[in-house]
Amino acid sequence: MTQTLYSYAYPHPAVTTDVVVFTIRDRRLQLLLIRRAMEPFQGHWALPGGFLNIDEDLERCATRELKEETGVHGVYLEQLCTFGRPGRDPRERVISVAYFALVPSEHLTLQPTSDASDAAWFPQAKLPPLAFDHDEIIRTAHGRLIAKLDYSTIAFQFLPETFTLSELQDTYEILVDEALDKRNFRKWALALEQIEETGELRRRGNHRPARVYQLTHRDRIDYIR
Amino acid sequence: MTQTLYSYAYPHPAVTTDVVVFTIRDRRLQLLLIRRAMEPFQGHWALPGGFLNIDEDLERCATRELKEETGVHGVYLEQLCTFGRPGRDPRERVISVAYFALVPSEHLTLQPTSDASDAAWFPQAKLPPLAFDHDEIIRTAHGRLIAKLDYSTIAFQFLPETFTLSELQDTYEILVDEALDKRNFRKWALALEQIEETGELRRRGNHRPARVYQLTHRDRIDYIR
DNA sequence: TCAAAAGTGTTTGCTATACACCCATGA
DNA sequence: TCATGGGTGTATAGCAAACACTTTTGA
Repeated sequence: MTQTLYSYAYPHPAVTTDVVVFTIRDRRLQLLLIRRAMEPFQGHWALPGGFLNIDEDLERCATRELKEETGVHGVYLEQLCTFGRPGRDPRERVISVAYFALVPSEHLTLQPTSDASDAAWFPQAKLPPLAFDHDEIIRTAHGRLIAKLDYSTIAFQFLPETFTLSELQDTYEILVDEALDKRNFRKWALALEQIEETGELRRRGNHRPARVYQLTHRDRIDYIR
Repeated sequence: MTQTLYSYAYPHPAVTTDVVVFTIRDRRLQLLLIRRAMEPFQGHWALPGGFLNIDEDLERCATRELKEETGVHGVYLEQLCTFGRPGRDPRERVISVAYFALVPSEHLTLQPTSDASDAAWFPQAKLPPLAFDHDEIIRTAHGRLIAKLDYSTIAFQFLPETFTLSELQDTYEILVDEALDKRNFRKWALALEQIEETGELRRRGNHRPARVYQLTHRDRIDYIR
């Protein structure tokens, strides 16, 4: 078997992207991991991600790997940080550009493919042992998520197309892990001028139906305060 | 002439670090550029930076290149963002991990070495044409700096070891480009509990001398509000 | 009519802002 | 004594937090 070789005058590191995908399921912050099908760390859980194609944009690589390994697509992606400690990958020097993503808490069909033998959601508080330095990447991503709650509307990305104010409040209560005052929360949420009524009502149970809202700019994260 | 080649089964991009160094000089926000000694963009101004050694930590690379090309060392460094658009370097695929740094407004001796033919400060508002996508990197860095003014004590890094409250206020006024109320600024600055009196007084001119302050934790950037 | 979640205002405390004069020094 | 920047307090307005009851619905 012939093998093409790519040669350089100086040693080059490999470049990968990894994606920390957060969602809210079962009233908990959860994140998406894949079980590695190959060495190194075969059988360990890891972040979805993989090697950058030589003509591929970084964000495009993150999007592609996420879709290939888990079936997740069309989500909010933001560059997090780049991790490149020598020795973080036993094979060769690998620089990983990490992204983080928030996906709505709807049912997502996970489609593990050849690249990964399995894909599953794990509560952020109960993670299995992870491959590489992925625990560090996750800690960084979680810190960034929590920090951005205070000065942006990033958490709205956890919600599906339409939602009720109670669902929005639930999302925030789960993220900050404390109960919030209903009247104050509603005043705050409406004052942001980021959401608008659809005019519909949603019935879920034997009680008064709730007004349905949607984001005025679905793709925009606003800075607040 | 023999040339060692480093070969890989798949093409690898090159990885560089670039550093956006801000300071305040002549009552303006300025940044440090080097004139490129070699192609591509020979003679153009560019950010200090260069190729990652294969066993070198990313931040270490940024620190080293900054020192080699400009003589600047011992400064606050923070990872900014990674830029990797295909085609951003005409030679080969290059992924650049950008850092930004704030240096005190004291006199810094710039020591251009073999890597760069020249190093100089430019006002952030009046930059020359730049090599690669360095204008984009600088815009990102500037945006981050301005954003962090609101929720961190990052701007304190612009000040030398000791300083007066008027000097601190000058720094903020230059950065936000507006006059600030002296009494309110002092109340705010002291309430942060980040600075302490040294007990000294500083005379600069025919008027009352000012109290001298220093950071209580020189190396710490605090999040505020 | 009961259970369950939706919806709604006012009061209070705190933080941010506006604002003007005296102080210490060297020439 | 004058010019220059250093240093100080109070009053007000706007925002954030605390807090309880009525409404609507299906069973």
